Amino acid sequence: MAKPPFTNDIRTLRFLAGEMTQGDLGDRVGVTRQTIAAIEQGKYSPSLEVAFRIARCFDKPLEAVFQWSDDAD
Amino acid sequence: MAKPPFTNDIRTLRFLAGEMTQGDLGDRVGVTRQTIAAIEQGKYSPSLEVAFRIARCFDKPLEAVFQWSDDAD
DNA sequence: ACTCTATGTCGAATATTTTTAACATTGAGT
DNA sequence: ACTCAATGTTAAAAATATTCGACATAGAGT
Repeated sequence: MAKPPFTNDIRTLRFLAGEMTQGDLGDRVGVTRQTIAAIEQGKYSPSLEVAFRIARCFDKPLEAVFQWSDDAD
Repeated sequence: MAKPPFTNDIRTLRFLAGEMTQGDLGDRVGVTRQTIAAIEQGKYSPSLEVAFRIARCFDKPLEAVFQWSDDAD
């Protein structure tokens, strides 16, 4: 289960969005708090659908939440 | 296996990118041609990593390739 | 010290994506 | 008519994401 080649700003965005907890975000996205925790820590690559839903919770474009960071192509 | 709440322009982008075939794109992305075909037809929601790699093949931001289209939320 | 909430983590179960191999169709070129 | 490349499709297996339940820790407030 290799770590994904991108980083994310979920943790920061949660706090900027008024101390939103992992559980809150999970509820709004429709996944569990464990899933949010794992994605936040880059443990795996979420589905595009979940990624979209997270971005929409913050009213941000996808790429404001997830940033590609692979050196290779 | 519900269809994902977004559309994509992969087919168009392939042709704009010089008649790139599903197989070519699959090779560049690192997945099989069947996977490209399934994503192109909206059969399921790819991983964020695959979505990013596809977008990068076309030098486009993710949201130029995949467009959220859910009425709910 | 106690309690609560938020978070980290883990193992096992379930769901979804991706692969592989195979066969069918269509259109272009010869 | 034949061939070949591109695509559609399908079933089964493999890989990966997600859930669920549980337990641990750290910090804030009382």
